[in-house]
Amino acid sequence: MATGLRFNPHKAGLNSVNEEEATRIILETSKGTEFYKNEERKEKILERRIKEVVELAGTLSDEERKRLEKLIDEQFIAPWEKERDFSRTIVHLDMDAFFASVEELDQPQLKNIPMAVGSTSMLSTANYEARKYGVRSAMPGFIALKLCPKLTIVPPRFHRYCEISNQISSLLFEFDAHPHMSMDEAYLDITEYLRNQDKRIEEVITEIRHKIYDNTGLTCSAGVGCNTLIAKIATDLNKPDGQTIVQPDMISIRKFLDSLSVRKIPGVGKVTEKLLSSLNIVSIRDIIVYRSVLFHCMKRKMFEFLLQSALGIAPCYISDSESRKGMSRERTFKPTSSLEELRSICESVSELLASDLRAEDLQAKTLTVKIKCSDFSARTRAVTTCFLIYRYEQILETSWKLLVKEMPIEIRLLGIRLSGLVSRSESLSCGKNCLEEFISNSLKLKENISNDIYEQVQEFGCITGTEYEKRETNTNQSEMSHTNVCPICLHFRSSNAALLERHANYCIERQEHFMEKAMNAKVKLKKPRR
DNA sequence: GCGGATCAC
DNA sequence: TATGGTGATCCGC
Repeated sequence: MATGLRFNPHKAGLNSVNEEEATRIILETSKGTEFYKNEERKEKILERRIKEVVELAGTLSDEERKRLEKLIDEQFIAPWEKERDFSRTIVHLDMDAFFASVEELDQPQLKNIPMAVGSTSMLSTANYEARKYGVRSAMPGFIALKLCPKLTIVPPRFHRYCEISNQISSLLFEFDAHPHMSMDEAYLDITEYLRNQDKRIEEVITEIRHKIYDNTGLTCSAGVGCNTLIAKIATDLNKPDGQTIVQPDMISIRKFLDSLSVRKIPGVGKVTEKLLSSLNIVSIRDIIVYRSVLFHCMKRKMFEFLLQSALGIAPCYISDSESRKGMSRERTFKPTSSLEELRSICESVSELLASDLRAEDLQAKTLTVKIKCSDFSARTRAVTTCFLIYRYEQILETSWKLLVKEMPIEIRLLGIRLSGLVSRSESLSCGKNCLEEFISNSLKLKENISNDIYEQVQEFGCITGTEYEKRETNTNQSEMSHTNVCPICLHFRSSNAALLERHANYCIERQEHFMEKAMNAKVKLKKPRR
């Protein structure tokens, strides 16, 4: 059966659910739907992946296993252990069923009855009463109603949740001047606080949780460990309204982690869990026992991530407020293939995004369109421009161009993502510039390029070739000193004239939309120069 | 850089 | 009747 359709018991409060029964009801409700068929397609792909991995595991001889174990112990584990830091005290706080608890607070009649926040399409949180029936977050409301016909579904009020979230974070500064906080969870480094106050950890955690309760009426759970990974896993162990402290030494950490399911590791979801179980790796201890198999079968990044997690090795800090990498907006709607309807949706999504972008004073290099078809299959299509995108019209026309290329299909979701973000103040110095400036630069190149290409520059704006294509042609670095630059995008370089021409044509072919703007810009720019 | 996938909340 | 939205990362190409 497809992994995504089976009842998933890994959340707090779901232990006592009759799994067989819940799975039966979920399956019965989903059977035959497009969603279900898509889950089955995904399952098939996953099964192929699993088969490959299992076959690969079969090629590992006992001798090789021994050799790998030695290598892993010496070259990975030993240096990690040497670097590891037991000195910090990290607290992870997690509000219990946050949205649902806030609703109970504001509407006490919802207490003690099964209730969830969301809609008949999708739930974001369920209270513990509802969880007894197998109702959980990320479950469609209409399925939840089959599991629990008495379920009350209330619509979310994000504004209210933010308000309370802010209230909570203001209580935390006392313990850590720089807490890392999301809507319903927080990481605190209380090392300094403990030192200054001369209090026991347990005392402090209790104090924090009481403080939150006294100020908001909401309960939370807490985990304490010497890094964020251990603290987070610990929180989960005593939910709701509980706390777990893991002592900062190797033995306590191993004792704590060993018997837990790999699924407790944040970053291991249902797919990775299934992949690992096909290698007989179910508990966190198994990761260490079968480390040679993992090394042999998994990608290096994944291997290191899993083994470090199993050893309880992770950063002490969540890297502080690193600037965002991208921003996106997406909408789901009644499936349609009508260009007029899609155009109108594209406009409203673009508008939202343009306004988000403006609010943070950012510009973007890459635009990605995401489409989900009525059969739930998804695609993304992206372009990277060599000038910066920031205006509504640019977002709309670029995404529309990408969308129309995919037609005709019936679509149920349209998303637009902007990435490669540059703040407007930085954009002056980063070598990228807005469309008008870009055209101006292109025109300045006149003396250096052939007439043919110059005409093209006059006519077109551009979209760069792919990084992949660049790498393909950049193998001989020593030739770089005598390269010519692509007159269209100003980024691609090559000393091979044929390649350069091919690339330039590629650039030109992909920029139709900007032609008009480029020509307008040309007129504006040329006049003052005379 | 692009596209598909996975994951968390 | 009906299965979300946002942000991030990894892998193969």
